[in-house]
Amino acid sequence: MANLSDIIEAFIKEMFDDIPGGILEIQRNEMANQFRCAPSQINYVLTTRFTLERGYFVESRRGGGGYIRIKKLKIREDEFLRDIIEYIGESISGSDAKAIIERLWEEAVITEREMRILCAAVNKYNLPLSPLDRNIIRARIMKAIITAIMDFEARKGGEL
Amino acid sequence: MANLSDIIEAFIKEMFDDIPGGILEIQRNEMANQFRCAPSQINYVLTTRFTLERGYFVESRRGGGGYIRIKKLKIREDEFLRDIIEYIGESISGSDAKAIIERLWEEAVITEREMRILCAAVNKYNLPLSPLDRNIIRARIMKAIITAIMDFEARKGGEL
DNA sequence: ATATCTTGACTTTCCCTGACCTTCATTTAT
DNA sequence: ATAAATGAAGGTCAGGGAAAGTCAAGATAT
Repeated sequence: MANLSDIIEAFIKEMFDDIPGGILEIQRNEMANQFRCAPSQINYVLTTRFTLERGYFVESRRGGGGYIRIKKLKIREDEFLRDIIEYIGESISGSDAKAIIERLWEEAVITEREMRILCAAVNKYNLPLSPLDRNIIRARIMKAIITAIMDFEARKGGEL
Repeated sequence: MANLSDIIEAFIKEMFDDIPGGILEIQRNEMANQFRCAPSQINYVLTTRFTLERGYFVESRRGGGGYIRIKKLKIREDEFLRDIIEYIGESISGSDAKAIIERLWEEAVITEREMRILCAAVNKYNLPLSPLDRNIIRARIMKAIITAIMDFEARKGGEL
């Protein structure tokens, strides 16, 4: 946890705990000031950490009385999993894969133990292939596992 | 006399003595500097010495504030699982894999849901490789997953 | 002779900033 | 009352820098 972006990310996520509605409003300059960084740093954090894939939606308004609004999205599980499969596509990097797996856990689609299993299964060091092939195989494995989870839940009534 | 790689390996292993959680974070360049070697030497040591078979799990991140994280897996307790890992070896067929996975379920090492996940992950159709390569990758994935399970169970109660 | 080690050049990923741009509300001038 | 000016937000983008990754080729050891 060395870099500023991680710290700001954690800070914002903590703010959500105090906001029951799941909608957060911040001021870019104020925040930049608080962390003694360039205002665009806030944009960087938002675009890299609070993306749609990670379950957030960001809106903003400029001018006097402007704001940045961050919304934590609610999901419908079946749709959610289909979207993830689509997002994965034919090939996926290790870091993208990790983000998805963590999201699955945050959304309580998988258990912590399953998260560890998944991470291990798609880890670079456990897939001794060329980077290109590795990303392809990783995509296959992830999609297969998510499909298996969907199928399992569909057959068996839904408790985790 | 021992070569550099051996020395670095021993050094890293000693670092674990001071880290009770079993998770170590290093900086590649700093370490290379310390040993007056090329940074890629560190990668060499990691890929040859800190492998899954030897009970380590490595993750990393690039860029400012980057790191290399080495996790010492807690795997020594379970003889049954160790035997299975040994049996898997460097390569395993689909049918052997399936048999092992079912056995794990019968022994209550994994849940039914995890059984499905595992089966999906090592299924032939999800590993579009030559039969030879597929068996090798399958072996890696299975060992990685079993190791992850052992580690997870061993850590339960302790902190991450 | 073979396997293992070591290096260096090049690549990729990620972080952070500063200069410049756009939008909006409010105030001021006509 | 309207139009222009002002100031206060937030947005964008390119670029520099800081890591770690890859690979092939040469060096060393067995």
